[in-house]
Amino acid sequence: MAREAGVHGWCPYTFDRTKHYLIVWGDECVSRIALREDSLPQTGHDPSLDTYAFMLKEWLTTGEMHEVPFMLKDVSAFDRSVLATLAKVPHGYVTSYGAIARALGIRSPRAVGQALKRNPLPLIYPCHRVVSSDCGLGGFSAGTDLKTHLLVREGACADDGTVRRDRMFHDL
DNA sequence: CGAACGGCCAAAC
DNA sequence: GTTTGGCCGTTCG
Repeated sequence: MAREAGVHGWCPYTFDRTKHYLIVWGDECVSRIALREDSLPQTGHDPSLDTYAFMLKEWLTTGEMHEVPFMLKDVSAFDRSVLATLAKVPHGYVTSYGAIARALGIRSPRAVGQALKRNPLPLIYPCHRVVSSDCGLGGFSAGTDLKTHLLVREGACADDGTVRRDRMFHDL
């Protein structure tokens, strides 16, 4: 995470008995979020975004999510198209890197993976709902443990963390 | 400019 | 089960 400038809010949350931080970038609207295990950035704190950070913490811990203002900034056309396709995957379902690539008419699932890694708004654009085509977990920028945790709670993974085949969503 | 690198995948042993 | 060759947007030199 190279750029620290412009950080406006953060909120601690607990996952797996370890303290994590949810960090929010943005001015009027949130333009970027990061989930962090390590220390807080030493930048100014904007209390107006604490509400947003708190909502995301609630979502992480209880699954409650309300409408929030957000916007995409500094995102390439390709990344936007990936995110737009991703947004169709409903709660409780998963899709694959290859399925997104096919929906976009390209033949490079890996390019899709690269774009998801750059997702500026994790959770809002649910990149945790993308797994490999053989129902393996795939990766996650904030750590695969958190990815599994989210998918189990959404019902797309069984309690043992394996992806449920019948939760593959194909209609993109 | 070029080269290398992925959160991958389908086909083939 | 494992290996292989291709994929393509981005990043870095």
